[in-house]
Amino acid sequence: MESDVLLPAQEEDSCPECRSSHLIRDYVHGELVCESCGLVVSESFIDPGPEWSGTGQDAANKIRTGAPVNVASHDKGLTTEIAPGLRDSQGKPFREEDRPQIYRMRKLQKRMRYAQAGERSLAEALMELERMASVLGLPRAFRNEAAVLYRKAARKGLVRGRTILGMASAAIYAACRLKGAPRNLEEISSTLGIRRRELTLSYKALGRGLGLRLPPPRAEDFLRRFASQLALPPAVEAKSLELVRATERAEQFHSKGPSGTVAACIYLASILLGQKVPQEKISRVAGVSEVTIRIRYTSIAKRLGLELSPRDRSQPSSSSPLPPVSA
DNA sequence: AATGGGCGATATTCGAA
DNA sequence: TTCGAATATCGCCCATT
Repeated sequence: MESDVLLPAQEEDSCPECRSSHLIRDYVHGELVCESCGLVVSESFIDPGPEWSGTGQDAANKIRTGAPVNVASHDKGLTTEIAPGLRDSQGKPFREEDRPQIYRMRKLQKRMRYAQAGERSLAEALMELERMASVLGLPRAFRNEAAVLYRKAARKGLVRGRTILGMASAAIYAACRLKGAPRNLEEISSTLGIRRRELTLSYKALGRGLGLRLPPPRAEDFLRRFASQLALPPAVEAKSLELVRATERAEQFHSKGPSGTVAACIYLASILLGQKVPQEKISRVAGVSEVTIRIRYTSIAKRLGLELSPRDRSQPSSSSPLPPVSA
Protein backbone atom coordinates (compact mmCIF):
# COMPACT_ATOMS: atom_id res chain seq x y z
CA MET A 1 0.00 0.00 0.00
CA GLU A 2 3.00 2.13 -0.13
CA SER A 3 3.68 2.64 -3.70
CA ASP A 4 0.51 3.36 -5.59
CA VAL A 5 1.71 6.86 -5.58
CA LEU A 6 5.20 6.26 -6.60
CA LEU A 7 7.22 6.71 -9.62
CA PRO A 8 10.38 4.74 -9.89
CA ALA A 9 13.01 6.60 -8.00
CA GLN A 10 16.15 4.61 -8.33
CA GLU A 11 18.29 4.36 -11.34
CA GLU A 12 18.05 1.17 -13.30
CA ASP A 13 20.84 -0.29 -15.25
CA SER A 14 18.57 -1.11 -18.11
CA CYS A 15 15.59 0.60 -19.59
CA PRO A 16 12.38 -0.69 -18.08
CA GLU A 17 10.56 -0.10 -21.29
CA CYS A 18 12.78 -1.62 -23.93
CA ARG A 19 15.29 -3.43 -21.76
CA SER A 20 18.13 -1.81 -23.61
CA SER A 21 21.14 -1.25 -21.51
CA HIS A 22 22.19 1.83 -23.43
CA LEU A 23 21.35 4.43 -20.89
CA ILE A 24 22.93 7.80 -21.27
CA ARG A 25 23.23 10.61 -18.82
CA ASP A 26 21.95 13.91 -20.00
CA TYR A 27 23.89 16.27 -17.84
CA VAL A 28 22.10 19.30 -19.09
CA HIS A 29 18.73 18.19 -17.88
CA GLY A 30 19.93 15.83 -15.22
CA GLU A 31 18.11 12.96 -16.76
CA LEU A 32 18.97 9.37 -17.27
CA VAL A 33 17.71 8.56 -20.71
CA CYS A 34 17.41 5.37 -22.64
CA GLU A 35 19.36 5.78 -25.81
CA SER A 36 17.28 3.50 -27.92
CA CYS A 37 13.77 4.43 -26.96
CA GLY A 38 14.09 7.86 -25.43
CA LEU A 39 12.42 6.98 -22.20
CA VAL A 40 13.49 9.11 -19.32
CA VAL A 41 14.43 6.52 -16.80
CA SER A 42 15.40 8.77 -13.99
CA GLU A 43 14.95 12.47 -13.82
CA SER A 44 17.25 13.61 -11.16
CA PHE A 45 20.59 12.00 -10.92
CA ILE A 46 21.95 15.36 -10.05
CA ASP A 47 20.69 16.91 -6.88
CA PRO A 48 18.23 19.62 -7.75
CA GLY A 49 17.79 20.80 -4.21
CA PRO A 50 18.77 24.14 -2.84
CA GLU A 51 21.77 24.41 -0.63
CA TRP A 52 21.40 22.96 2.78
CA SER A 53 24.37 24.15 4.59
CA GLY A 54 23.74 27.85 4.78
CA THR A 55 23.28 29.10 8.27
CA GLY A 56 21.02 31.66 9.84
CA GLN A 57 22.69 34.69 8.49
CA ASP A 58 22.86 33.70 4.89
CA ALA A 59 19.52 32.00 4.86
CA ALA A 60 18.51 34.38 2.16
CA ASN A 61 21.34 33.22 -0.02
CA LYS A 62 20.19 29.65 0.07
CA ILE A 63 17.84 30.42 -2.74
CA ARG A 64 20.36 32.11 -4.86
CA THR A 65 18.83 30.89 -8.09
CA GLY A 66 15.24 30.92 -7.06
CA ALA A 67 13.29 27.72 -7.18
CA PRO A 68 15.15 24.44 -7.39
CA VAL A 69 15.50 23.13 -10.88
CA ASN A 70 12.12 21.93 -11.81
CA VAL A 71 13.10 18.63 -13.32
CA ALA A 72 9.60 17.31 -13.11
CA SER A 73 7.96 20.07 -15.05
CA HIS A 74 5.37 18.87 -17.41
CA ASP A 75 7.22 18.69 -20.65
CA LYS A 76 9.87 16.35 -19.36
CA GLY A 77 9.62 12.94 -20.77
CA LEU A 78 5.96 12.66 -21.46
CA THR A 79 5.44 14.83 -24.47
CA THR A 80 8.36 13.75 -26.56
CA GLU A 81 7.38 13.58 -30.17
CA ILE A 82 7.85 10.31 -31.90
CA ALA A 83 7.61 10.84 -35.60
CA PRO A 84 5.57 8.41 -37.62
CA GLY A 85 7.39 6.33 -40.14
CA LEU A 86 10.34 4.10 -39.85
CA ARG A 87 13.06 6.64 -39.43
CA ASP A 88 14.38 8.43 -36.44
CA SER A 89 14.87 12.16 -36.13
CA GLN A 90 18.16 12.00 -37.96
CA GLY A 91 16.52 10.26 -40.85
CA LYS A 92 18.23 6.99 -40.14
CA PRO A 93 15.96 4.00 -40.47
CA PHE A 94 15.18 2.14 -37.30
CA ARG A 95 16.83 -1.14 -36.89
CA GLU A 96 14.56 -4.03 -37.73
CA GLU A 97 14.70 -5.43 -34.25
CA ASP A 98 13.76 -2.11 -32.68
CA ARG A 99 10.50 -1.70 -34.49
CA PRO A 100 8.24 -3.49 -32.06
CA GLN A 101 9.52 -1.22 -29.34
CA ILE A 102 8.94 1.82 -31.44
CA TYR A 103 5.35 0.82 -31.98
CA ARG A 104 4.87 0.31 -28.33
CA MET A 105 6.32 3.69 -27.61
CA ARG A 106 3.92 5.31 -30.03
CA LYS A 107 1.01 3.63 -28.39
CA LEU A 108 2.19 4.82 -25.03
CA GLN A 109 2.64 8.33 -26.30
CA LYS A 110 -0.87 8.34 -27.62
CA ARG A 111 -2.24 7.20 -24.34
CA MET A 112 -0.35 9.86 -22.50
CA ARG A 113 -1.42 12.55 -24.90
CA TYR A 114 -5.07 11.80 -24.51
CA ALA A 115 -4.99 11.19 -20.84
CA GLN A 116 -7.19 13.58 -18.96
CA ALA A 117 -5.57 16.85 -18.17
CA GLY A 118 -6.30 16.32 -14.50
CA GLU A 119 -4.44 13.08 -14.48
CA ARG A 120 -1.47 14.62 -16.08
CA SER A 121 -1.22 17.44 -13.61
CA LEU A 122 -1.80 14.99 -10.83
CA ALA A 123 1.12 12.93 -12.04
CA GLU A 124 3.19 16.05 -12.16
CA ALA A 125 2.18 16.96 -8.65
CA LEU A 126 3.05 13.52 -7.37
CA MET A 127 6.48 13.85 -8.86
CA GLU A 128 6.83 17.18 -7.14
CA LEU A 129 5.85 15.61 -3.86
CA GLU A 130 8.41 12.92 -4.39
CA ARG A 131 11.07 15.49 -5.07
CA MET A 132 10.12 17.72 -2.18
CA ALA A 133 10.06 14.88 0.27
CA SER A 134 13.50 13.85 -0.81
CA VAL A 135 14.91 17.34 -0.59
CA LEU A 136 13.53 17.63 2.91
CA GLY A 137 14.70 14.16 3.79
CA LEU A 138 11.23 13.01 4.76
CA PRO A 139 10.33 9.36 5.19
CA ARG A 140 8.06 7.72 2.64
CA ALA A 141 5.10 7.68 4.94
CA PHE A 142 5.20 11.44 5.06
CA ARG A 143 5.21 11.75 1.34
CA ASN A 144 2.37 9.31 1.03
CA GLU A 145 0.40 11.29 3.52
CA ALA A 146 1.06 14.39 1.50
CA ALA A 147 0.01 12.60 -1.66
CA VAL A 148 -3.29 11.62 -0.12
CA LEU A 149 -3.91 15.19 0.93
CA TYR A 150 -3.02 16.47 -2.48
CA ARG A 151 -5.33 14.01 -4.22
CA LYS A 152 -8.20 15.05 -2.02
CA ALA A 153 -7.45 18.67 -2.70
CA ALA A 154 -7.26 18.07 -6.41
CA ARG A 155 -10.56 16.23 -6.42
CA LYS A 156 -12.18 19.16 -4.70
CA GLY A 157 -10.81 21.52 -7.26
CA LEU A 158 -8.67 23.34 -4.77
CA VAL A 159 -5.72 23.48 -7.09
CA ARG A 160 -7.53 25.48 -9.69
CA GLY A 161 -6.34 29.03 -9.58
CA ARG A 162 -3.35 28.07 -7.54
CA THR A 163 -0.05 26.56 -8.48
CA ILE A 164 0.82 22.92 -8.29
CA LEU A 165 4.00 23.75 -6.45
CA GLY A 166 2.18 25.80 -3.89
CA MET A 167 -0.38 23.12 -3.21
CA ALA A 168 2.20 20.37 -3.19
CA SER A 169 4.34 22.18 -0.66
CA ALA A 170 1.27 22.91 1.42
CA ALA A 171 0.43 19.21 1.39
CA ILE A 172 3.95 18.42 2.51
CA TYR A 173 3.72 20.93 5.30
CA ALA A 174 0.38 19.57 6.44
CA ALA A 175 1.63 16.00 6.25
CA CYS A 176 4.55 16.80 8.52
CA ARG A 177 2.20 18.21 11.08
CA LEU A 178 -0.17 15.31 10.82
CA LYS A 179 2.72 12.96 11.36
CA GLY A 180 3.71 14.78 14.49
CA ALA A 181 7.03 15.98 13.15
CA PRO A 182 6.21 19.52 12.16
CA ARG A 183 8.41 21.74 10.11
CA ASN A 184 8.18 25.47 10.15
CA LEU A 185 6.71 27.27 7.22
CA GLU A 186 10.03 28.96 6.89
CA GLU A 187 11.95 25.72 6.65
CA ILE A 188 9.62 24.36 4.03
CA SER A 189 9.54 27.46 1.90
CA SER A 190 13.23 28.17 1.94
CA THR A 191 14.43 24.66 1.28
CA LEU A 192 11.86 24.11 -1.43
CA GLY A 193 12.26 27.53 -2.95
CA ILE A 194 8.58 28.39 -2.65
CA ARG A 195 7.58 31.87 -1.73
CA ARG A 196 6.30 31.89 1.79
CA ARG A 197 3.22 33.79 0.94
CA GLU A 198 2.30 31.23 -1.66
CA LEU A 199 2.85 28.43 0.79
CA THR A 200 0.71 29.93 3.52
CA LEU A 201 -2.08 30.84 1.16
CA SER A 202 -2.12 27.37 -0.30
CA TYR A 203 -2.01 25.82 3.10
CA LYS A 204 -4.93 27.87 4.27
CA ALA A 205 -6.91 26.87 1.23
CA LEU A 206 -5.98 23.25 1.78
CA GLY A 207 -6.96 23.33 5.40
CA ARG A 208 -10.23 25.07 4.73
CA GLY A 209 -11.15 22.97 1.73
CA LEU A 210 -10.43 19.67 3.38
CA GLY A 211 -11.74 20.67 6.72
CA LEU A 212 -8.44 19.85 8.31
CA ARG A 213 -8.42 20.80 11.90
CA LEU A 214 -4.86 20.63 12.94
CA PRO A 215 -4.05 21.64 16.45
CA PRO A 216 -1.25 24.16 16.56
CA PRO A 217 2.15 22.48 16.45
CA ARG A 218 3.29 21.45 19.88
CA ALA A 219 6.69 22.62 20.87
CA GLU A 220 7.80 19.23 22.06
CA ASP A 221 7.29 17.84 18.58
CA PHE A 222 10.23 19.92 17.43
CA LEU A 223 12.52 18.70 20.13
CA ARG A 224 13.56 15.33 18.70
CA ARG A 225 14.70 16.81 15.46
CA PHE A 226 16.58 19.71 17.00
CA ALA A 227 18.15 17.48 19.60
CA SER A 228 19.48 15.06 17.09
CA GLN A 229 20.81 17.83 14.87
CA LEU A 230 22.62 19.21 17.88
CA ALA A 231 23.74 15.79 19.03
CA LEU A 232 22.49 16.59 22.49
CA PRO A 233 23.43 14.30 25.34
CA PRO A 234 20.38 12.24 26.27
CA ALA A 235 20.23 13.80 29.69
CA VAL A 236 20.05 17.27 28.23
CA GLU A 237 17.40 16.22 25.78
CA ALA A 238 15.35 14.68 28.57
CA LYS A 239 15.65 17.80 30.66
CA SER A 240 14.72 19.92 27.67
CA LEU A 241 11.60 17.88 27.18
CA GLU A 242 10.70 18.34 30.80
CA LEU A 243 11.15 22.07 30.50
CA VAL A 244 9.23 22.32 27.26
CA ARG A 245 6.27 20.52 28.75
CA ALA A 246 6.33 22.59 31.87
CA THR A 247 6.54 25.74 29.80
CA GLU A 248 3.63 24.88 27.58
CA ARG A 249 1.58 24.04 30.59
CA ALA A 250 2.54 27.26 32.29
CA GLU A 251 1.94 29.63 29.44
CA GLN A 252 -0.94 28.17 27.54
CA PHE A 253 -2.01 30.14 24.52
CA HIS A 254 1.08 32.20 24.50
CA SER A 255 1.31 33.27 20.94
CA LYS A 256 4.98 32.65 20.68
CA GLY A 257 6.70 30.43 18.23
CA PRO A 258 7.19 26.83 19.32
CA SER A 259 10.70 26.63 17.95
CA GLY A 260 11.68 29.59 20.08
CA THR A 261 10.37 27.80 23.12
CA VAL A 262 12.22 24.64 22.27
CA ALA A 263 15.43 26.50 21.55
CA ALA A 264 15.20 28.32 24.86
CA CYS A 265 14.47 25.13 26.78
CA ILE A 266 17.40 23.36 25.22
CA TYR A 267 19.67 26.19 26.21
CA LEU A 268 18.23 26.28 29.69
CA ALA A 269 18.57 22.54 30.11
CA SER A 270 22.13 22.60 28.88
CA ILE A 271 23.01 25.22 31.47
CA LEU A 272 21.22 23.47 34.28
CA LEU A 273 23.03 20.26 33.57
CA GLY A 274 26.34 21.97 33.21
CA GLN A 275 26.75 20.97 29.58
CA LYS A 276 26.26 24.32 28.00
CA VAL A 277 25.42 24.48 24.34
CA PRO A 278 26.13 27.88 22.79
CA GLN A 279 23.10 29.93 21.87
CA GLU A 280 24.52 30.40 18.45
CA LYS A 281 24.44 26.68 17.71
CA ILE A 282 20.92 26.25 18.95
CA SER A 283 19.89 29.30 17.04
CA ARG A 284 21.16 27.83 13.79
CA VAL A 285 19.37 24.55 14.20
CA ALA A 286 16.10 25.94 15.46
CA GLY A 287 15.95 28.77 12.98
CA VAL A 288 15.44 31.48 15.57
CA SER A 289 17.77 34.27 16.52
CA GLU A 290 20.01 34.22 19.55
CA VAL A 291 18.15 37.17 20.92
CA THR A 292 14.93 35.24 20.83
CA ILE A 293 16.58 32.44 22.75
CA ARG A 294 17.79 34.89 25.37
CA ILE A 295 14.45 36.57 25.82
CA ARG A 296 12.55 33.33 25.90
CA TYR A 297 14.81 31.47 28.22
CA THR A 298 15.00 34.20 30.82
CA SER A 299 11.26 34.57 30.90
CA ILE A 300 10.76 30.82 31.00
CA ALA A 301 13.22 30.49 33.83
CA LYS A 302 11.37 33.13 35.74
CA ARG A 303 8.01 31.60 35.04
CA LEU A 304 9.13 28.20 36.17
CA GLY A 305 10.81 29.64 39.20
CA LEU A 306 14.25 28.45 38.23
CA GLU A 307 17.16 30.11 39.89
CA LEU A 308 20.10 30.67 37.64
CA SER A 309 23.01 31.20 39.91
CA PRO A 310 26.19 32.68 38.48
CA ARG A 311 27.63 29.25 39.15
CA ASP A 312 25.41 27.83 36.44
CA ARG A 313 26.59 30.28 33.91
CA SER A 314 30.25 30.03 34.44
CA GLN A 315 31.11 26.53 35.60
CA PRO A 316 30.32 24.05 32.91
CA SER A 317 31.05 21.00 35.02
CA SER A 318 29.00 21.63 38.11
CA SER A 319 25.66 19.98 37.98
CA SER A 320 23.07 22.00 39.73
CA PRO A 321 20.00 20.46 41.22
CA LEU A 322 16.87 21.53 39.46
CA PRO A 323 13.80 22.14 41.53
CA PRO A 324 11.11 19.78 40.33
CA VAL A 325 9.22 21.37 37.53
CA SER A 326 5.99 19.60 38.09
CA ALA A 327 3.00 21.85 37.85
C1' DA B 1 -7.71 41.44 -4.90
C1' DA B 2 -5.04 45.10 -3.33
C1' DT B 3 -3.78 48.48 0.20
C1' DG B 4 -2.61 50.26 4.61
C1' DG B 5 -2.65 50.73 9.71
C1' DG B 6 -2.04 48.46 14.19
C1' DC B 7 0.25 45.09 16.76
C1' DG B 8 3.00 41.47 18.75
C1' DA B 9 6.88 38.57 17.89
C1' DT B 10 11.10 38.25 16.12
C1' DA B 11 15.47 39.84 13.67
C1' DT B 12 19.55 42.71 13.26
C1' DT B 13 23.08 45.30 14.98
C1' DC B 14 26.25 46.66 18.23
C1' DG B 15 28.64 48.05 22.51
C1' DA B 16 29.66 46.16 26.96
C1' DA B 17 30.61 42.57 30.25
C1' DT C 1 30.08 33.81 24.55
C1' DT C 2 26.58 36.18 26.44
C1' DC C 3 23.83 40.13 27.53
C1' DG C 4 20.54 43.81 26.65
C1' DA C 5 19.02 48.01 24.30
C1' DA C 6 17.70 50.33 20.16
C1' DT C 7 15.85 49.86 15.79
C1' DA C 8 13.92 47.48 11.84
C1' DT C 9 11.18 43.99 9.76
C1' DC C 10 7.71 40.43 9.39
C1' DG C 11 3.30 38.31 9.22
C1' DC C 12 -1.25 38.41 10.74
C1' DC C 13 -5.69 40.63 11.42
C1' DC C 14 -8.92 43.90 10.22
C1' DA C 15 -11.07 47.55 7.68
C1' DT C 16 -11.28 50.05 3.56
C1' DT C 17 -11.27 50.68 -1.42
